[in-house]
Amino acid sequence: MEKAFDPSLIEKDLYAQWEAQGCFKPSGTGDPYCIMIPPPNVTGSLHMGHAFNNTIMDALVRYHRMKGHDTLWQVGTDHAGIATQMLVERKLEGQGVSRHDLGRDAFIDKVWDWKAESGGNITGQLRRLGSSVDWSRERFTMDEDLSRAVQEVFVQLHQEGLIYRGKRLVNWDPVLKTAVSDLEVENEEENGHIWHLRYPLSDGSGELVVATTRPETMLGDQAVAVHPEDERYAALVGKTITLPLVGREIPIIADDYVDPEFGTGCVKITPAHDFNDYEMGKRHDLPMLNVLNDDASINVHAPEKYQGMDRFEARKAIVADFEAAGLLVEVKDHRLPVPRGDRSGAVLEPYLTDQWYVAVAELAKPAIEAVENGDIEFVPKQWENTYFAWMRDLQDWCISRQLWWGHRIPAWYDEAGNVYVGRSEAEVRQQNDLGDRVLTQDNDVLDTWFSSALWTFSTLGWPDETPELAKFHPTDVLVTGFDIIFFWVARMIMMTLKFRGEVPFKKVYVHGLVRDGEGKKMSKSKGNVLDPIDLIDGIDLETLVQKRTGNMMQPQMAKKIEKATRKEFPDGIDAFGTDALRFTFAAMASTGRDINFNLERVAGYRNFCNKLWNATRFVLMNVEGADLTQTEELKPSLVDRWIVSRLQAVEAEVERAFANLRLDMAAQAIYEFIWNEYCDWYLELTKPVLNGEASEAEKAATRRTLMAVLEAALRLAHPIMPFITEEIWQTVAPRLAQGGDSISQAPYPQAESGKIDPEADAAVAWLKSTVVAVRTIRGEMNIPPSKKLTVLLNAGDAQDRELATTCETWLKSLAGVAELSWLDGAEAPVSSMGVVGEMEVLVPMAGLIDAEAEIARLSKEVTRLEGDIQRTESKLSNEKFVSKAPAEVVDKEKAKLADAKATLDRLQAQVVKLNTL
RNA sequence: GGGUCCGUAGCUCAGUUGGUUAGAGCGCCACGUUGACAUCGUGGAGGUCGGCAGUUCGAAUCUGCCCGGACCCA
Repeated sequence: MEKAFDPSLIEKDLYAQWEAQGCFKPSGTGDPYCIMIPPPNVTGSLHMGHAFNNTIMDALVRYHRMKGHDTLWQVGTDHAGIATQMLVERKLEGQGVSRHDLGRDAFIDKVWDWKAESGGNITGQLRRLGSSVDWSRERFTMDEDLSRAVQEVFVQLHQEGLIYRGKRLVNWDPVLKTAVSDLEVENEEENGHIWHLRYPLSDGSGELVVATTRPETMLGDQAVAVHPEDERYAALVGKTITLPLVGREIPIIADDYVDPEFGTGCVKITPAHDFNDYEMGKRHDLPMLNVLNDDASINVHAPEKYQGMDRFEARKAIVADFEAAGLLVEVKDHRLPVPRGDRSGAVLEPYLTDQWYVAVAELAKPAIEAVENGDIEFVPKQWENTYFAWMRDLQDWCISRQLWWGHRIPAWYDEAGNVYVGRSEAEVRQQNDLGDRVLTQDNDVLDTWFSSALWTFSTLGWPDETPELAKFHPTDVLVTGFDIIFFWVARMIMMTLKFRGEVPFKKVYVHGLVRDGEGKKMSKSKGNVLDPIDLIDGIDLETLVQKRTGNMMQPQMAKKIEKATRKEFPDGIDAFGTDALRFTFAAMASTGRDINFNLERVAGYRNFCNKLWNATRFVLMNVEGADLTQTEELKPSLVDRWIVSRLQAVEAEVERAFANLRLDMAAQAIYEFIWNEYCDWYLELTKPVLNGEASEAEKAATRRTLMAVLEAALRLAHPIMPFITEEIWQTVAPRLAQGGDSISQAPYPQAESGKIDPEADAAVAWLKSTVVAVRTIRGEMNIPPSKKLTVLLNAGDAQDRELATTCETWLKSLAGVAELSWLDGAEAPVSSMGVVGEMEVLVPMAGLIDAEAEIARLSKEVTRLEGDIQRTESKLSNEKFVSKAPAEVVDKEKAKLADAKATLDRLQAQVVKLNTL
């Protein structure tokens, strides 16, 4: 084995082996266990969120597979309508071609080409993470099978009246020229203005002043509204004003919606360009006049002067014209929420169009109940509140998109504009008896989330009743970030309950977002993005700077980002390997909070991998040539029994952690066991046995225990760090005659209560305390490790005597002790002292220790003990504590007090003695 | 405006039904290269658990208010 662990030498080969051996396919035996991957964008690339998300899923999947479950991790990718279309359009733009130049079919071909070219990127990166997905079952949301499911769902919902077509206001993205759903709108407060405009009464008797943040919409105004009880305007209701610049005569109406306190109490009403105004327009039967084109330029319904102007250009022109006409009262700075598209970043417009909607009220009801009655459980639980709040206030879901890339809506129109919905044009013709009437299919495609809402069952073969569907659905747990609870999780629950009559998953594990070290969201524009692959393979500074500053939307940020990057990573990023990265994510995956990712932590777990690697080298070196398969004639020592006992404890702890989806606790337990118990203590304790005068039976037992515990620890750690554990296991397991091609197929370690050994636990606890007592003196007195000590034991009971005899070799070896003996009533030489229970551990000072320093050291300890004693005494003298606290707690306090007092006495006596020198 | 979460050592975070000497990693200080590992070992320093009240024999943990920060919805 190499002296240091080098992940780059093993990872790729091992993954290829696993895949070739079919390790990730369901075994066909045991209870089913299934996780559905949240399908990443097919043309996307892996970011830290994916890496976190997949680490959690893979750990769970590998754990359950090793536990003997029939485990399926279903993999696949999403066609990501808008995102993918935008990307391909931008690429074409670079060649000077627009999608309209190509036409629909040719453009879609281009997208498929791009998918073929780049679609392997994300799946390759999933492999780099070690994700044990079943690649033989890989699906894509636009596959024929999945498209069939989409169509089926659409048609059935339409038949039941739960999908309908309607003309109403939608959020319109004028850059992408498509409708988007409410969820795709991001409202952010921005600096703007509010304009007060004068609207003259038609009869010339006066004017009203209205306030608006979007003056250009006045071109579509259909009324001015006031509050019905607003006395200032009561007399005007029913009169009309003449709309400036336009000349249209529009009524003054009264409506409760108007807030008389806000502005002047008069509101201009533009039903076709504002959601509130739209509702009011319907109440008052106002005309809906659309004054915008689909790119948000002014259309032909406005006065000619403004036609063709962009909306913001028109805004300026209109304000100028109001001012020129003396109709502008004032302009004020104003903070206002601005709706932007989450993909394009463009300011959205409420826009009157025909769209397809899902009526969600009826679907939401059972979806709420499923969570209320516990069929679906969110972890952590508080997300259920978020879910309920959203589900109880759902608006119908706009599912049509004016894009080309996606599932085309299965609806056809005849020349009279009648709509027919069906699985195909032929079916539509036949069912509606249309003969050879000319039909054209709806041009729109479905929202991407429509197909991903079906993911848990469409990937398993629905609408066919496949064996996989019967076996693996409902799935066990959905692992996801909270950012897509509404987009995806809620919709999956609704659709699955509707079409399967069962929940899509029993649990939803909601994890946090991966942020940068300072807690800021990672984004290209901030230049703080880390690429998980760079953490695995490493990256030099120049390449990293290039990556972060190249191809920026705002090139002016590049300098700043470059500077920050050079400062943060002066030497680039080390190659930490996949296992270290995964261990970091696992260790930080505590109860759903965001994680601030810091590299020091990854480096720490890289070191942990190296520790495990080197411990293995030590073990293998010590068992070279030995037969480890015979288990008779072995004489396990106390410490052999102890480490086996500890192994049971950690196995139980890890099991508990996995059951509660607490990967951080599992990781922590594994880390502590391997490093702090197995390496720091056990390996050190085997040295005097293997290199000393122990019998062959004792040595053989120790060799076997070294290997057996290592082998079990590898299996224990495998779900979190699959590569290094596999690599080592393939060497270790055969030596123990434990077969199998892969650790991923080996059984998960299971605690056996019979192997818990209280006697060994107590003995080693004593040994450790005694060793530490000597080491503390050595450390604090700056005695170099090379200086072997004489140690005297004093006081103590029969058990201390027995343990001192049993543990002598270990004690001497670990504490660097040359001579160990009992004082047996003799006058103690001047010594530095430690106390273990009733026993004094004395290191004679002659030439080694400065009395002053020792007095200071002991005095500090005395002060601490006195504080402890005082606190405990006051507790115990409190009658209420003694009478009300459980006896167990009281006894514990009493024991603590006695112990502290005894120790204090010894230390004080020692201080007195040293002072008399 | 409604809601959620967070505030524990210099930094990043654990702390499961209230009872621990409040922990870990990194960083810091000292000593150290005895053949697993300097990607290391040993020892040490460092916290009135954001603040104030309250419940309780007992509060980092439960309740209320306040301060500070993040996010979601409107």
